[in-house]
Amino acid sequence: MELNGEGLDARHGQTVEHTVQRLRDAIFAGRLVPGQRLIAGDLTAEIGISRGTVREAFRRLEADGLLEIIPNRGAVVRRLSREQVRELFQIRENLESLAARLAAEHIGIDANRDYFISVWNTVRPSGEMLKTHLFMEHNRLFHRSIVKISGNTMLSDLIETLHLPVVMFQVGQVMQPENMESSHQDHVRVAQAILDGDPAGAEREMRLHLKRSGEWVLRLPSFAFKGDR
Amino acid sequence: MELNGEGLDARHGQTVEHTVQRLRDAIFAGRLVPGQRLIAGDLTAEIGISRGTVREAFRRLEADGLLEIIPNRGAVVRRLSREQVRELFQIRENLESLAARLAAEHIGIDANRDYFISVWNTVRPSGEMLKTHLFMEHNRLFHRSIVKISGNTMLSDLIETLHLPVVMFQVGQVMQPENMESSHQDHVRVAQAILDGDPAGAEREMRLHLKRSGEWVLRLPSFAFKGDR
DNA sequence: CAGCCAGGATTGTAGGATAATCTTGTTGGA
DNA sequence: TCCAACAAGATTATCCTACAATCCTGGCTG
Repeated sequence: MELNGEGLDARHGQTVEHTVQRLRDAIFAGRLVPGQRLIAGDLTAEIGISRGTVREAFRRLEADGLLEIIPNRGAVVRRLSREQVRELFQIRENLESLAARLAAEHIGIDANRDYFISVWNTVRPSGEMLKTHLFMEHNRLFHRSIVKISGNTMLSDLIETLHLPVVMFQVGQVMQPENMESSHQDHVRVAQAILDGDPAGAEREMRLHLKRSGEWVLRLPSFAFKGDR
Repeated sequence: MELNGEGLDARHGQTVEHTVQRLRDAIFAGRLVPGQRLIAGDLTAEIGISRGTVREAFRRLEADGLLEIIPNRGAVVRRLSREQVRELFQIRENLESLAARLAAEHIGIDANRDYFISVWNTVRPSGEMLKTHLFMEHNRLFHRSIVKISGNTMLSDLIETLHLPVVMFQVGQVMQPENMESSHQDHVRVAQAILDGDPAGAEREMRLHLKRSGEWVLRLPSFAFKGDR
């Protein structure tokens, strides 16, 4: 056979998965930017897989909302319109505040508590100002940890695959220090409520946090969104 | 070329979509039951499409949650465990009550109102007892119409692809007349609140309806679920 | 300069070939 | 009889080639 990039020969039955992961990473890392077109033919040469496999990977990523497949025109990295972002935050507001409530209910379990505290120690606001990139990473870690300990694995999957990463990257490009600061303060309140085992409080604070975030994102200049000029 | 089942030659670029729809219908119609294995080779012969296309369709359906793809073992129609059903209803409770609230907010728009009323006239409880199959169909129509007029297309897509149809079919198999009756009464209250333009009421009634439905489903005998005996 | 058309680029689909893996049935020994 | 090892068949996963359909671009014509 032949070795692909990482030096490990993806075993039989893992090639598509491998390719999906590779493309996903490339998108999150910004090597593939929203709106960019993906040429199937190029990838076959570049990664060393066949076109059929590439097509399957595209379908997977389309379902995850990371790509958009346009008939006879192939795949492009998804870009959200202002309206879609508004809708997205409205959904997040509900799903993640539910997750926060469940997390507060389950924080009594030692494993959950330990896990949450360890994550919180990593991402808690420190005195120093953070680079945008690192903030985004911490933000993702924090939100994900809450969803994890909610104990609802379907909810977890749902939020995970909710194209959140795409839009977050999209807006991360134009994030300002004061937004990070404000977001941090919201996080403190959410974390506190969860650690206190206060479901209603956790739900409320998470909802407020996302409402504020959403409003801020929608105030961004137009260039950040698809469609409007 | 060659004609496929419906007698219309699916145009270039539509074959996968067509196949997805066909399999989806087969699942909802019960011709493919949860747990059943799908053999790629059979489908190529049966529908007259190539294996690559079948595989793409499988991936799509997996992402929609209707199929489960197990490496080297192919695709099986998804079957949910009791725990997964519980999680699912918890999520629905939040998403659909949001949809109901938004629907009540937007019922002032004539097009929405006309559409909702026409759906309601179709599915409204009548004196006669309904067949299970027809009830399930009406139930789906009703819930879908609310999501539609919520105006949040992402929410609409999300709920649509939330494997709801699978579980509903799964539980539909063992539905009793008294459950349909009770569900109908819930629907009346939800519809009334929406038509009154009462967002808070619509949200509350929808949440109650789904809470009741979820509790009822979870009281079903074990055979209805995957895993537990 | 607008409309049209040819050719290249790219996608969509079909179908064959091969290796990996799973399934099942058989056989030989304890 | 029971069980483990092996063999044969079935099925999947992947790669490959081929060709039709469609999109795109750039030049030609009027």
